[in-house]
Amino acid sequence: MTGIRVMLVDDQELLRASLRTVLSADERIEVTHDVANGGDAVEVVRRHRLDVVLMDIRMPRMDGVAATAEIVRIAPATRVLMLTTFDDDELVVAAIRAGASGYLTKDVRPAALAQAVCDVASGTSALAPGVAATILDLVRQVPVRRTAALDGLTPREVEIFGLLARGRSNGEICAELVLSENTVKSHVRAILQKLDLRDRVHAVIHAYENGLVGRNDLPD
Amino acid sequence: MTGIRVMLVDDQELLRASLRTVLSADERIEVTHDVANGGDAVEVVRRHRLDVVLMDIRMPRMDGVAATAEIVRIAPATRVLMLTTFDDDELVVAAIRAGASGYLTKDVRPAALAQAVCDVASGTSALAPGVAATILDLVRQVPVRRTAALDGLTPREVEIFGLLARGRSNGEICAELVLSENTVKSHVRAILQKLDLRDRVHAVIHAYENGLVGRNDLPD
DNA sequence: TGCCGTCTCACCCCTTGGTGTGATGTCGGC
DNA sequence: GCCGACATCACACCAAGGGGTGAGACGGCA
Repeated sequence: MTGIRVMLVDDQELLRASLRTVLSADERIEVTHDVANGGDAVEVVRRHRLDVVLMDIRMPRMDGVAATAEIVRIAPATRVLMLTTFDDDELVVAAIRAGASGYLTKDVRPAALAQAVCDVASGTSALAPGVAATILDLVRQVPVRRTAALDGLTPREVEIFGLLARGRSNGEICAELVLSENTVKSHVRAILQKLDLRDRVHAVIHAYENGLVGRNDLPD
Repeated sequence: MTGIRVMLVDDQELLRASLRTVLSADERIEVTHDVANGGDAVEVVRRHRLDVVLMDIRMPRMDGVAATAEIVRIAPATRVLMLTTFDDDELVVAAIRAGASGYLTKDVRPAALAQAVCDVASGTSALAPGVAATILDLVRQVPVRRTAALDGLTPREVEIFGLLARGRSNGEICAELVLSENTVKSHVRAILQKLDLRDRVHAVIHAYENGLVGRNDLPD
């Protein structure tokens, strides 16, 4: 049986050569292609089945992020592993979003690199320690659902708050819940008072800031 | 000089013993304590300086997540490395949020474990490949700042949209930008028309849904 | 030169929203 | 049975917001 089919993408020919040497030393891996830029990489992916693409992020003629996005689009089974000199926060995030399965820096030890290639080929991910820290910081920023943000509201008020937060007008709320508009106004007033909010506008902000409505809880 | 001071926290005594053996084999590491539950771990952290806490996530008497949160609170310099049998999505995220610097599963190879302890001690992070995949999925869900969401707005309108999105009333905007209220209304009207929004309420929602204002871009 | 986009402002109009006050009915607990 | 919490609704008032129209000033560009 053949090993994991790998393509190297980097504009430095010397680095490609040394990567080829390092990876070929691992019997699980077979380096089948190497190219100098993202555009060529996409072409190769279009024509050949590959398991892993090892890609530099900065390159002439289509950078690594754009190439990654294109590759995962046309060949979802092919994993992309970014390999760069720095762990620039923005590039990490951009690469991950583009669909990269891992992100290593070039100071990685050969054995760890080969292991990472095998890891991503088997569907998991690989992150260099420094990069992992960046990613974890990002995760920590993800909102926490603070239920305390609705403290003191009655069940009915919570319900109406939900509609309020999605941009419903009093009229719409009264139609949806089959209530008189006066009733809705009473509830809204109670909500604003209890949460110490000025407006329904501030109610919406309150909801988003406290993670009470997620993004993609789209109003319509 | 002494090595990295490590505490083991796990309710299985046998596992603690084997971890101690494995880690002590690495000359950079010195296992100074081991305890069976989160509560005891917190006590130890309160009394002794530690570099790394290797913690199981499921335990009697204070689980790993709660213990982690407490430890990073009272000793921010101490790194917590979670070590569990499964890479349950929710637990991973909870642990990371609580402040864990890494997350390994118990199928890790001894050498990799020792390396991970050194990594987190030096301030970076360590993620098992399977866990990394979970985390990356999460990152991919994080909103993208779609500047297209403000397409067609003039610079002035973009500026006013920013205030609108933070819950400012027309009166406040006109005071902040030194404009007449009529002018502000004109701009707001143009904004709502161009973006096809009904309300200033929907403008706020639009802003959050498109990542144009982040959480913690608090209105006041 | 004239045109166009942008920013500025002024009216006017009507709808919606926020506030105050008060009333009714229901339910559960003491 | 009484009380308090909750949900329901009414009426009135005023402020704020959204919409229409028009218009002057400025700057860039053909």
